[in-house]
Amino acid sequence: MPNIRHAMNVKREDDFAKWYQEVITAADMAEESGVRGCMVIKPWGYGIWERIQRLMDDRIKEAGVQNCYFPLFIPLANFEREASHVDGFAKEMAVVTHHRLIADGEGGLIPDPEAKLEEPLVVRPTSETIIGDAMARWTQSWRDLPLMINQWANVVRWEMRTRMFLRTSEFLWQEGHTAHANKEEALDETHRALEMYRACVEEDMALPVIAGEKPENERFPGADETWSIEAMMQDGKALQAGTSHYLGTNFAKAAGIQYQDREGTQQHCHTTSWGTSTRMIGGVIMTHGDDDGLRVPPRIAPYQVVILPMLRDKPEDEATLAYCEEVRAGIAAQFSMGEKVRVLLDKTPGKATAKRWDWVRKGAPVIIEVGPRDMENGKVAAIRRDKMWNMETGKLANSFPERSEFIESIPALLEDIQNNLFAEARDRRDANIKRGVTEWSEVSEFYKSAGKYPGWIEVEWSKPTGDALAKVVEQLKQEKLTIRNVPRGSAPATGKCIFTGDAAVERILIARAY
RNA sequence: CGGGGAGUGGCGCAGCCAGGUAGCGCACCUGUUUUGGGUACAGGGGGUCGGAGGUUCGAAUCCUCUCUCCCCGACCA
Repeated sequence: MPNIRHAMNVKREDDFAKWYQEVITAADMAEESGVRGCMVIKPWGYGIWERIQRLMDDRIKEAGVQNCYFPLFIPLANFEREASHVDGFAKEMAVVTHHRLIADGEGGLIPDPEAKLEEPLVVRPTSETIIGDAMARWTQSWRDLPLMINQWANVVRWEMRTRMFLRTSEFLWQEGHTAHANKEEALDETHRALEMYRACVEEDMALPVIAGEKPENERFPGADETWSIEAMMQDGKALQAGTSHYLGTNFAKAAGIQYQDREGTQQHCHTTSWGTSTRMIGGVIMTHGDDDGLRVPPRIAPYQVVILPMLRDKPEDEATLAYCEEVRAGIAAQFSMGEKVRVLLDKTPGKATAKRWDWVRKGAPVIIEVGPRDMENGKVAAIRRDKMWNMETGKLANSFPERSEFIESIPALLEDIQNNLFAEARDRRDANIKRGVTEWSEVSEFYKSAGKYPGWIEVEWSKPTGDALAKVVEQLKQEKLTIRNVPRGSAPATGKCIFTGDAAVERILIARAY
């Protein structure tokens, strides 16, 4: 192995948590805000979010779901209506109790005791209850169903321990809420949303995921069924990248979401909700990042190609810039993966060599450098970020293609990078799921000996409930493990439950998780 | 929220124990140099040392309170 001088100081294998934070700083994605658990998302990080938003939003609308916007504040009483929902969220809510500040007489400000709210308002941790109110107003007849709405919003959950993008007090997300005439239709929608997430996360973000149902103990508060997509990070931990819930008639009963069926009888709706958040960006970092920083999959890269002119403060700069502009225009006219190619000619003052490393850390998929000699030869110097090192020499693996040929190759090149990132992640995940484990001792042994970053294990179980399930959860906890999900479409169970010894009924994935 | 660690110019850190009025590397600015690749040299700008209060002639250094971040745990759709 040649000795490569990487663009970052921390390596994944040395300290994954520190590496993760370093990527966020080095790629200029986000920074601390000074407000507990809240971050400032900077242009490069927000640009990635905007790309995700656009691609996800297109998929949401394709399914006939319409966007709305509901209030940030929810009356406290809304949360008292659905018992398990209360239990799930009560401990982590931000509450607004006053509407005015007054001087405290010592140069500071305090909430005015005179301006105390009759009923406190909760800053939404999720919007089931307030959207449920609207649904109750909007559904009268079976003709109003299904009612399918989505909103892009910020939500607040007062988490004890936060991490940039993965778990912040305030985060950005989309939440879809639907109401249906019966269980079957609501379940169909639950699965349709889950499948939409799988497709978006795998195809757009290049994150391979396993879709499946969450066990009883991991259900969303108030849900009858919770489904998730789970991604494996490079440290072998699992990240829940999206969830879709079948809420039964729980919220419908709490909010009075009813309709008259064809026979004229009042019926409760069956509702669903589903969400994905800025947390997915954390997943992109921990899946595609490397020791040189971030690698952004082309579909969600704000800029897919960055052109760096080699300027020298001399008269020939003008010609170099003109040549770069031609290359830029040529690339901008290309279409890749169904969209116009997003290209930036970075004219920021500074040395091209220094700027190159900035873009490497940000993870622009393709970086081009153009100097006078390239111009003379009608060429460009190109680096593809996903394969930027020559492993023989330890030097940058740049190529010097002819200009017009290169421009025409861009669409295929971006698609290849997209596919390569996905394939790399999928192969790594598949290589790190251990199957065929039938004894609990093997599980503990695996996590003791599998090194610093163990992966997942698939086991069969008897799907215990209640106290028996609690016992299983406790047993897993001893190894810091959790049940991720019951993979959709996996082979039927054939053996015994690894926990109870009873006949197994299904397969589950267990893993350490974020 | 419990245990541990930490907050000093944009980033990474030293100084703190043994108080005396702020320093290093990178980055940044200027100049020279170099010019197919993260050039080198010289000069320079920027910090009321997280915040508040206290002890003291004097506080980045000592004491109290508080905010924020990181790690472990508890918690977590």
